[in-house]
Amino acid sequence: MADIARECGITKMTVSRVLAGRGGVKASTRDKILEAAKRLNYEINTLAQNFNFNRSGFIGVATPLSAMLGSPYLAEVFKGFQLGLASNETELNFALFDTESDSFNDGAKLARLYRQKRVDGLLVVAPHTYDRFLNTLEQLHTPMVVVGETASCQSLCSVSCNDQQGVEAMCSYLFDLGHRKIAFIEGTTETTTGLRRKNAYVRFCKKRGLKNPSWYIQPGNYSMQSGRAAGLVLLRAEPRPTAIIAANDMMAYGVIESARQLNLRIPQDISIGGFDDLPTAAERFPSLTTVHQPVLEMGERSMKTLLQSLNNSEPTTGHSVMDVSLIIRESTGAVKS
Amino acid sequence: MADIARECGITKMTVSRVLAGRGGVKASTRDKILEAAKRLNYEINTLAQNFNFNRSGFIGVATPLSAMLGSPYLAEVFKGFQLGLASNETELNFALFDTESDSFNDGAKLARLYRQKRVDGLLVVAPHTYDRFLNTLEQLHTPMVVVGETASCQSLCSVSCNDQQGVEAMCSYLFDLGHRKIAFIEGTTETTTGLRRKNAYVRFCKKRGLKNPSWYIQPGNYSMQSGRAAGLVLLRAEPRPTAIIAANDMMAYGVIESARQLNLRIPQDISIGGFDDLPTAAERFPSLTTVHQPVLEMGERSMKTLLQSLNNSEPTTGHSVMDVSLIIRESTGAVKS
DNA sequence: TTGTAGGCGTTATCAG
DNA sequence: CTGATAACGCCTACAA
Repeated sequence: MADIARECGITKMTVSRVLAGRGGVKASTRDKILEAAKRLNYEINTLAQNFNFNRSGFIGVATPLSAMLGSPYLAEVFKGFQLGLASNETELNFALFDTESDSFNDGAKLARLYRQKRVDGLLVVAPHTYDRFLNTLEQLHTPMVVVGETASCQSLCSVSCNDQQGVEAMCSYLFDLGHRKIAFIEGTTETTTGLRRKNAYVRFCKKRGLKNPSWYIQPGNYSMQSGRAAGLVLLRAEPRPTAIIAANDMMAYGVIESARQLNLRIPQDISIGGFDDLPTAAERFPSLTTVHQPVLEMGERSMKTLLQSLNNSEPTTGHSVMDVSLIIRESTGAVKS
Repeated sequence: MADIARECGITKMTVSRVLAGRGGVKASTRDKILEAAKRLNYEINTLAQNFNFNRSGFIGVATPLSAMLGSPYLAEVFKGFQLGLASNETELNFALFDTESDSFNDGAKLARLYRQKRVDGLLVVAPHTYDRFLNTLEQLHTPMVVVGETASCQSLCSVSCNDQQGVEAMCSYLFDLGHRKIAFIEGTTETTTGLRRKNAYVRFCKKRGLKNPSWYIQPGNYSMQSGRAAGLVLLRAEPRPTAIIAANDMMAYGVIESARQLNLRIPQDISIGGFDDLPTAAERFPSLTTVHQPVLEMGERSMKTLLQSLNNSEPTTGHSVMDVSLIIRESTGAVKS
């Protein structure tokens, strides 16, 4: 700026005014400055600018990277973030943090990112070992929205979906098709989401008096691979279930693989249900019956919630729980009589 | 810092020395300062610190987000980045930029991130429409490594794999199994990688005198969905190929889906080969014959190359082309006689 | 419409 | 071992 000012025979104050787009500068002066800026290849030093404004210009996205980065779920959430950001006037970029490394999966560690001014706010996607957040909440006062997990703690802000409603709908649907031997593959039980989906299944079985062997609940970790492994266990044992509900779509895809491996037909021999309704769920073969979760909208709402509290400098609060809906496709059918 | 200094009856200069871990401070003073810092909940203002050092503390990762974010390929590359970063002394974080939005898929736009001090260096992953980079190279002088594409331009720095060698190995292997009707599904032809893989296939066919109909080359965009669509076309037409090579694993997965949809057995009715060797390729059913690309190592090397030039403040240069190897699994077999 | 003075929080430099 | 001073590049506030 000083260079430009010298070139134009004015002070850098006027240059600043012009380059920041504030008015109150004579047109001829402005043109001269803009010309000189272009000629000198001037680029603003955002470091100095942000330092001055006491903001970093970054929104931090914290998530277990190795689990989420390859997942269509995160891709969709992120699209939502971008949508939510689009309406914002000041430029904000994304910073990425791995909750698996550096023991970042901890409220205090994350809050430090904010207090050290590395980020202006945080979006925490599907954190595992959710409890660690709760343990360190008192000290935080950090603009932060948790996406995909429902906070049980009032001081956190979260956007999630109605897990119970979704699993219940899936269970009822299968039950009405005549299924009684319904098995379930858990997601990571360290997550509230994983826990709630499983509990909804357990509750349904109890309510309808389904007495299934305990191994009808198989562990899983939301990965396709774990779904396939669980599917193999379930489909090889006796009495073989007639329907399998996976706690997310990726695991349901894995179950489909296992069924093929065992030469079972879908849905004639085994019905398979998922949860998420990933963009690919409709395009798979067979297309997947699943619970639609408005992931894009969740991402968008999360970002907007965060931005709103940043712009009004008020704390992030409130819990949004989005509705889900059962999407019936080809992977489920009536039980063989 | 001023607060701490006042509490301890010294100047902030000494506080700075202690908190930055530089020596030359009396032990008793140091302890007093550390105690006060903890008591006052002091956190360093990295904004001011980075401003002072004229660095942002961020490595920018630029990639077409909607295509890459859900892909296991990016997950693997990123793991490599983290590995490469681990050995670094100063803390660096990741900033994420979408080459699909804001017309960021352009050398000048990316360079601006650096010149505006938003990032200290850039890792560009699998850029599409690669040409746009080349067009604006002269002006850059930006620490930048292109990952997954081989730069044809000397002034760029890149880390990629030997596409030609990989496709040739796959073709030869299938040829030796007796396959003559070998089809190919292209990746995005806007990428040099997509182009080179296709060209290697074309060259092989010509060399071995394979006269295949022109529709044996099907378009694709590296997505599973496009692989499935291309697979359906190839497997429904006459003369049906006996082997299909997809330009990446995701498309090969899609071809597997299409084969199942048409009740074709793999590999008895159709052999399928991929490219990448994603972590999941071995765990699918059937497991996928593919070309192993050392994606993790490529990510790691890219990051290390970038860091090295940052630390020595010398420009990023050179082209690494990593070797690939054919991994034979269950999805391919001898042609039926 | 433009200029002057000062501050943001940190660190480098050099003097004591 | 510690302190005084200045600098980084931008912006606000007020003055001319």
